[in-house]
Amino acid sequence: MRTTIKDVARRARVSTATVSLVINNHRRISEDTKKRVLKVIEEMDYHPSQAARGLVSQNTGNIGFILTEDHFLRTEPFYTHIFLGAEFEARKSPYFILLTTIPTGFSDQSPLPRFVLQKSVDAIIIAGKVPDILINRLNYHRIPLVFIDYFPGNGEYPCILTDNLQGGLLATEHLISCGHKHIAFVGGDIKHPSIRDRLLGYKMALEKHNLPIVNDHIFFKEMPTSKEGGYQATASLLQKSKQITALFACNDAMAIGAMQYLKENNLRVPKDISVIGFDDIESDLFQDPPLSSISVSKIDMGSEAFRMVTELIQKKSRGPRKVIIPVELVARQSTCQLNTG
Amino acid sequence: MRTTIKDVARRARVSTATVSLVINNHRRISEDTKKRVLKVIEEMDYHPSQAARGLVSQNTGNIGFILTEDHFLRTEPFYTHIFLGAEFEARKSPYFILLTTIPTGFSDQSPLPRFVLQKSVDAIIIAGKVPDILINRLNYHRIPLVFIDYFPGNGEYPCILTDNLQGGLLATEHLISCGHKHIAFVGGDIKHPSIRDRLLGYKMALEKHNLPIVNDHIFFKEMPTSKEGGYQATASLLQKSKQITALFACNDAMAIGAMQYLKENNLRVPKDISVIGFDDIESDLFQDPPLSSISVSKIDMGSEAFRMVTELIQKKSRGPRKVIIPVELVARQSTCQLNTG
DNA sequence: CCAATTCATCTAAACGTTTAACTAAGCAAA
DNA sequence: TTTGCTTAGTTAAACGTTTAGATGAATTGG
Repeated sequence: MRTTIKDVARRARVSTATVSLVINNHRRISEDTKKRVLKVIEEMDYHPSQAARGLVSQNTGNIGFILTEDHFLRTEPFYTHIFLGAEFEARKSPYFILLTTIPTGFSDQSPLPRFVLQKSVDAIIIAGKVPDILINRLNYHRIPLVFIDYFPGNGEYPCILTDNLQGGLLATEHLISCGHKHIAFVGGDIKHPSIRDRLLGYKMALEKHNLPIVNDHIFFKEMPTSKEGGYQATASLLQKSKQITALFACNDAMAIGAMQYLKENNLRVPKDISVIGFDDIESDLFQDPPLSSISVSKIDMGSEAFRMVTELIQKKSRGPRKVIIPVELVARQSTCQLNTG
Repeated sequence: MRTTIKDVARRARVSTATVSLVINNHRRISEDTKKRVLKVIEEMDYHPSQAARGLVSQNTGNIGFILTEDHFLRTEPFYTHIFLGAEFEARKSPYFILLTTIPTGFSDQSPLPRFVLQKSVDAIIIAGKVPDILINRLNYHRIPLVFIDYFPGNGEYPCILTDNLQGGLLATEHLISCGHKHIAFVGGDIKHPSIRDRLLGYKMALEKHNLPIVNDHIFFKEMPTSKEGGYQATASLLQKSKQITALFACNDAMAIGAMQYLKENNLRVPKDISVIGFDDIESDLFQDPPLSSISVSKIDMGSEAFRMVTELIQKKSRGPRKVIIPVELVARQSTCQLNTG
């Protein structure tokens, strides 16, 4: 038998209601009683039953966390870090997080997460790009949603975003400041809002420094933003233009693929070509040379999302906010001064 | 207001007890009533409240899942896959999984996961090596434990293990069958039971084929089983012995580090030296050349653990079982016939 | 035909909280 | 003294299930 509120009440010589009020920090309790009750709670190692609480308060005490399978299983622990940021925050709260994945090709027919059907969560955090159909189907269940690193619809949802524009700008300006004038953009899945913004930042930087925007220097065929993608995109770019001296890859995976292509074709990084990525996944720090990148705190993104979700539940929030997490340039050895010799 | 058992009962013209019995598939219910009730449940999209259920049945409906932070954040999605295997299985069950991490240096002072203190889980799955102190402190709370990929104590706990011995044997015999006679073992953290077994398999293979066990060919200084570790271990091994023509690394991360060292020292893989890893993390399939490895189904490990944990809760299990998940040799291009020329 | 047994279903208590409504005591104002 | 307000706490109902035991009908055996 676990310790219940009754046991505490008896021992503290008050009613169960008083104990409950103390737990919930109600004002109408004298300091004296409060102290006494808290002492007993401590002594007896009492913890309220979430089941009983949930039953009367009609909430579940859980937050859902949805990722697509390929995001979760990606080599780089990008979304894993984001989840952990949320989990860290959850530890300070009374909520638990239920993590689940959906198939990357989630469709009409795919089953929704069980916690949705069973109404076992009070709200849901979605990280990364997900199919629209998922969002529509979730809406039907009227569960509050918060997005991380993805911005669906027209601002109906609170979301946590990387400052992709600023990141694109920083990365490109870094290359420009190294003396590069022919900088290529290694992209893929250009429909993704994040990548679109990174490209926009790239273009803004070029314009700002009066450099031409060359179509042949921009690769944006729809393809996986993976190592393989980066490898192929780089091959295609370098075949079209021999002028390129620097690559801005829209994420680190593509940057690593690019570097691999360069190595195989006897182009030295950064001597012949500088490479900068985006995300700073750090997974390949052992990589040679270490990759310069745009860094964003994934932990912060997760914890910010979690805070937002609890605000949302408690109806404290004033409309769907959009939080932009700042980025930072991390210059490592894959970028350097242009060799003008 | 959500649909409750009362609504269903009213509409099906039975008592709530009958509905409950139908839900729980009690035998003493006529086929007729059962069908009728199930139809109404379907129609009304009724889902029992987990809170109410938990309150009366005195269970939480949750399973805890504990990982150390560095295991969870490791580049290779090894434990992520294991978790997902468990999650897949959980979807078919009435349980939810609460995933949390503990600091890698978990100590006396470190707080236990909140779900332990609040008794919000019915059992816990622990994946990967964890400090003994954690296990001791969990025991105090009398929560059933199941281990994955780690085997603590003296068989008091059910656990799911990779067939490390067989894997070590397979990997080494593969190299032997390629004609190699001077095979080195690239190890680290030799106190870890898994790695000990892999080394044992290595030795068994050598003995079986009448090859000598050379001390200089075995690296087992305590060090991180990471890329960096593999790099350094390989450096040390090759300095001591010039005969080595093949490396068996105790995991893929070390194997990748080893390959990097070889490349930097102009030793071609597999032409000059063959390399085989363990775990088949697949994360670097794009790696050149693709790494031969010993593969184990992480998904299976996770789902097996989950099944075991539910058995444990329902007291169906007969003593702490030990399940050995079979391994498989995956020969890729990093191993080849010894060039005897 | 009656008693015993089996079967299908129901009644009602219990699980551990929260909270609206109530009470009792103390005190100030008139 | 009465009235009313404030404060600090209590009472009891409600939340949505499960399940032991009760009930009554149908079946069986003698």
